[in-house]
Amino acid sequence: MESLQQLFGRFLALPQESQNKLESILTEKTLQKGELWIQEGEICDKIGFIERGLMRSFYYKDKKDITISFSTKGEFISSMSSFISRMPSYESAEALEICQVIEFQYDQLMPLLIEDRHVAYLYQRILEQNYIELEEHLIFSKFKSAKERYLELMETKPYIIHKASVGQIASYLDMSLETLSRIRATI
Amino acid sequence: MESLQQLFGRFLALPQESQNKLESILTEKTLQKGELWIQEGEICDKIGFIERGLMRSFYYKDKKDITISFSTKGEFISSMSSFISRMPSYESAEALEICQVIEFQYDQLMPLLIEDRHVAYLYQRILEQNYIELEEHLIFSKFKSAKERYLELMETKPYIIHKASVGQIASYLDMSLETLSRIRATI
DNA sequence: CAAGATTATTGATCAAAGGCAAAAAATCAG
DNA sequence: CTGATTTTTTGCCTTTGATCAATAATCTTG
Repeated sequence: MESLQQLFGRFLALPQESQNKLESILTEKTLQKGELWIQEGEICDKIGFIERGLMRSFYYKDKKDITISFSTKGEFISSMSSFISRMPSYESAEALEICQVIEFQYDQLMPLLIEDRHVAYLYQRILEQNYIELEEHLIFSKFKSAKERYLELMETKPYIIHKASVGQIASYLDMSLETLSRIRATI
Repeated sequence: MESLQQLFGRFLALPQESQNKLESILTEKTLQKGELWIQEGEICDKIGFIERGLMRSFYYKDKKDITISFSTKGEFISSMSSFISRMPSYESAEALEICQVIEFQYDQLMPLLIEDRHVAYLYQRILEQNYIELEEHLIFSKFKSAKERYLELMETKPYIIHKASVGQIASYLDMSLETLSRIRATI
């Protein structure tokens, strides 16, 4: 594992002592392709930091699964609303390929937030980051045509194409898989 | 003004000292109907707490204005992404009726976050709350039909009907104003 | 209160994307 | 390698809601 310093570098610089505290509570986990990391219906008690691999968050609508987001190396992943509210998660998360994830447990992280204001600030930054990404996605999905949404995804996250199915990508882009297939045919 | 204790009661109980600090930096403002409170293009340097009245956040797409959210008594309002990122806001906010708003300025609030962990926690809670609401709206708007979206709004925020125009509500519900008008005719 | 302006409703038509079904291609297992 | 399964593509038809246009209702203001 790289140092936490490197890992979180893009978020903020943590004092050594805070890093040590975080390191004392983290656990590393390897996920196999297809492995479920967050299970719908359970209270999500962890935040993950992806060191390697691509993950997908999704939920079930009728019997189809709908992709909420893709998360990759260098990003945090959780069912934030469940983690925050302590209610059962309506979303699941799975590994789309072999993944390496650093986990922080709610019960261990929360005391640290109270004890160490640098860690609290890190958490604040994660929340802020998540908020902004969610807002961008909302606007993105609301005000672009099907084709524009696909093109933008190609632009920003091209690596997803090879690892997720047409159906998984289509539901993320809020269109049917047939529509996505047709769009791809025109490009 | 009621005490901050009462105001923030639904969020959390603050120690008296933290309340005093917050009270020392807040300012109260009365907004006239139609008055702009956040201006698109400017960096949003404040968070408001609505004591009275109904407000609307929106932005411009082509030349039409699109409602992002309605906020009412007991809720916080800001252009969170601008407040967080210190980038110009793409959204504006206006009063739909006479409003009473408590304002907290960025430059005064941020030092307090560092100085006082209870205030930092309040801010964390506001972020969390905003996040969850945004997520709910995303799912809400993504997976319901036009009619279902309208019915749900009626259910959860019926007071909006009398204070916002059909066009303002329609853009919030992501449909044309004609469609909303037709839906209303069938109920 | 009346004329003008704004906002809401209704009608007619159109386009984007969805649903279903079948064919084609890719992937997997033995 | 080959048959079976899954995934993707394509064709056809339908549906939802958008757009354009005209009329009706409501609000403003002199």
